[in-house]
Amino acid sequence: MTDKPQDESKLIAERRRKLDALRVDGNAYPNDFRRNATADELLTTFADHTDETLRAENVQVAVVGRMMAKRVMGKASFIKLQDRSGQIQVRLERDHLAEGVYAAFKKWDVGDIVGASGALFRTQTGELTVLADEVRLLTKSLRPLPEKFHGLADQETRYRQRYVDLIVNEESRKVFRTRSAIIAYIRAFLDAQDYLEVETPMMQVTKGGAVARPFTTHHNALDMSLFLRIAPELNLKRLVVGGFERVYEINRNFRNEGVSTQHNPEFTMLELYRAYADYEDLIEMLEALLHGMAESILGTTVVRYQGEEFNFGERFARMTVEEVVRKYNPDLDPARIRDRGYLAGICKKLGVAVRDNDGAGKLQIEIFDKTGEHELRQPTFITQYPTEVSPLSRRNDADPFVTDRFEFFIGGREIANGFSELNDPEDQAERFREQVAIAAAGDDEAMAFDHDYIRALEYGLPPTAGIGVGIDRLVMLLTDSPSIRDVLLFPHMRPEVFD
RNA sequence: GGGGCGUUAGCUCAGUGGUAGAGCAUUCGGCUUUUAACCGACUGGUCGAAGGUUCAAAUCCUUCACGCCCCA
Repeated sequence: MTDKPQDESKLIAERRRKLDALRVDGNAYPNDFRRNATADELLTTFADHTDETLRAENVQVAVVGRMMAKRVMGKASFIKLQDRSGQIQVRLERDHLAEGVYAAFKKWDVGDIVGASGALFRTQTGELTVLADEVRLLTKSLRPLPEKFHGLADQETRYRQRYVDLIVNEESRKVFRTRSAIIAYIRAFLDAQDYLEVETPMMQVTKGGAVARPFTTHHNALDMSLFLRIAPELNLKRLVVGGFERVYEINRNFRNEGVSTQHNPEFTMLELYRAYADYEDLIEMLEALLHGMAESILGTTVVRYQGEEFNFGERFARMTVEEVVRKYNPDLDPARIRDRGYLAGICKKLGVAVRDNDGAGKLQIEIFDKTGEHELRQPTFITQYPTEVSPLSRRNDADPFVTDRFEFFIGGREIANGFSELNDPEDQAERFREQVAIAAAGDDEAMAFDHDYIRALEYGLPPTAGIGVGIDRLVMLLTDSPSIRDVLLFPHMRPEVFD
């Protein structure tokens, strides 16, 4: 954007002239007007007061906000001021204001920030209104707002200029209030169970805790490369070693992958660890959390999302990975469901690439992702993930091919991932060595060997279970948002070109 | 990475080869109970960018940029 007024639209140039006039008259950006109530406080407090009682009570109020409507009828006007709580109407009468104020007001624009004080009354249609005996322009807005009826519809502008979206689109404000309420609900839920909220580094020397490509950055003074974390997992488990038996972190992870309606390069995860618990305890906990959250946030256990209805009022379904694979591949021979060569043949039929070092477990997951994941519409816990694809999970005691792990799906999307933690340092070291081998074979998503983490496990990680919950996807679900960008205040965008 | 759709006034959108339009906003005038206020007049555009076809391009073609959706 340019600073040269001659390049600006006439609308902006017009407002800039008005600002120049304000500067001549005095302080164009005053900060000495104070309100004594928000719009919603007034609407709530005086909801039952008639015009007669209001006039008898002579309730003096001072309100502020952005002028979202301006209706001038000769010597009197109505305006709507929008503050953080909502909108309140103000009536201005020329003869009820100081000399010249009304004439000045007529030059103000929709979008300007205004303060007004006076007594409350009710209009003929019953709307609570402030009859102004003082009104002041607090901040001049130089840019016109989008058209009042349709609002701002252009997706690109809504994401790039979120401030405009928030000014004019109440639905957008609501999404972000709901987001905040969801996170507050989670904190209250966990705090009540004596979990400790912690913060662990975003910048890490060793990448680990998940299978994903990292962003790299560089520390100049130390002249070293650092990874932006793909997960906080290993640090949180170090804290459990340290004796914080219940910890959680709600924070950003960074993954250097594609951008889509469900992926943003940085996204928010709840990650939680609980000692002396197993993955089934966390399934129960997540279920209770989500049931209560839907009731608290939505006021119902029926979650409507993009034309589907998800039932949050009953026990969620459970299936194993192999059950899903069999259900959605009815021709698959169950006796050979762990036969690497057999599964490779099925993958080829499905058009899934098979790598030489992919084992049966990895191929099961490929088939699961391709044929089953999208079908998991109603909330479902999927358990018993192959050990091969679960390098941090505890092996199942009865069946070491799988781990005590689950993922949770709603609407065909992964919402959460949890497991009983692998706390055997020798098994963990072996899993890290396998990851290193996979990385050496060319998989840039594989984990590195984290020597300090092994050392921490050698001090003793108590039997522990952990879970990660994708907050953005949860918010999408509870706000009926089709794209992750709708629930991120500033979603990642390619740079805008300013010329 | 592939495919589809889109980009026209500040905003929301029309305009499929022949003089760039509407509503809202802006500006001016009127109006002391409006609710997308209303009435009247006016103003506002390198039609995303570059190139090409054509007597003539917002419109057809090519490339690029950005966005949205689907697929990998």
